[in-house]
Amino acid sequence: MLHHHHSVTCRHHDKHSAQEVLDEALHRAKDGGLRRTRALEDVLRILIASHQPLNLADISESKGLKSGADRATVYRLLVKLEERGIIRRLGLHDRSTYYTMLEHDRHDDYLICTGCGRIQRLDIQCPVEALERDIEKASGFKKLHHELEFYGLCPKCA
Amino acid sequence: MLHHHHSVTCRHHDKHSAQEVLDEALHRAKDGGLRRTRALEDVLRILIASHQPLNLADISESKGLKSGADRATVYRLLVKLEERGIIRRLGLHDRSTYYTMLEHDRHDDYLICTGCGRIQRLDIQCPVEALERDIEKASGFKKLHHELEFYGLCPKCA
DNA sequence: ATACATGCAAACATTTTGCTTTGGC
DNA sequence: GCCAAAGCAAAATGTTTGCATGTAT
Repeated sequence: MLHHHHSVTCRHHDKHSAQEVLDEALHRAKDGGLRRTRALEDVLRILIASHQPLNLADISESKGLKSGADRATVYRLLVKLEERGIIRRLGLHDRSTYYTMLEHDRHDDYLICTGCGRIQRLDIQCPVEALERDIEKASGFKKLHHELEFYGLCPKCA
Repeated sequence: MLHHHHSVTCRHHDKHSAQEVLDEALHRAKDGGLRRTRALEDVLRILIASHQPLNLADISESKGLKSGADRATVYRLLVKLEERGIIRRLGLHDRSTYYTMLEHDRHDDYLICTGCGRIQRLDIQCPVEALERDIEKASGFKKLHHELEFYGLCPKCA
């Protein structure tokens, strides 16, 4: 349950430094059989630095992509990273697919303006964790995770 | 909170008959300035009959589309129906956009298999309603609604 | 040395639009 | 009769793949 005197928007108080998160991700990528290339590091760094989900265009056109890697390269990296559970795919109402880092001790829900498309990470205690475990048991589905987004009109667009 | 002795899957016990839902939707469409065409009725009927979200291809190739309406026609109807709050768009992890009827007294959450793509409506009491109202107040966003999906591997695919 | 990663270009899937004709009100 | 809706076809958008070449291990 959310307390009204707390901000509902993201406070960006990461538990781990960007460097730690990167090292961990690179380690997991290596274990997953990926080679340590410039493009891989760039993509991870960009995702870690972003406080929003990013899509393929965002990443492949990012200033942070020092290697200047091709769209196809970035695409293939994203697929591999997702398969290995290092990043997560999100289906926001945009035509494109969004990605975020998947950090163990953090879960993100989003608040999205249907007018301007602004995506805001919510700093809330997610209320569906218990439910998720129940559904896992009751349905026989394995490795459950969830996606929760709130849509509405932001103050500017309303 | 879900009780373990209850099924977690949809029981299809609609509170209103399909005809009632259709009449209500047509009425709201009319109020929204839409003309009562064959294609409109077909699209609504198809959505009402479906116990799953449907995408543009599903609808425009459906047997139920007696009028044989064009893809573009169906597309434009879907846009108009969504603008008027009669149907809802969903961003499932598929490449396409899905739609469902938006019924006042029903809220749908989904369980989706990341292996075979099967979409299952969940018959649960959604735990985020209260949170939604809090976020609405705290964020200044208007007309909030949410989308909640659980992803995982179904028994067959696991 | 080998297998994986990359770049480029082309193929795909799906959505979206322009324009003319049709049809509901 | 007027304006919205439909039909057809083409454009736009974003993703995905094939293949020759480069590069990490």
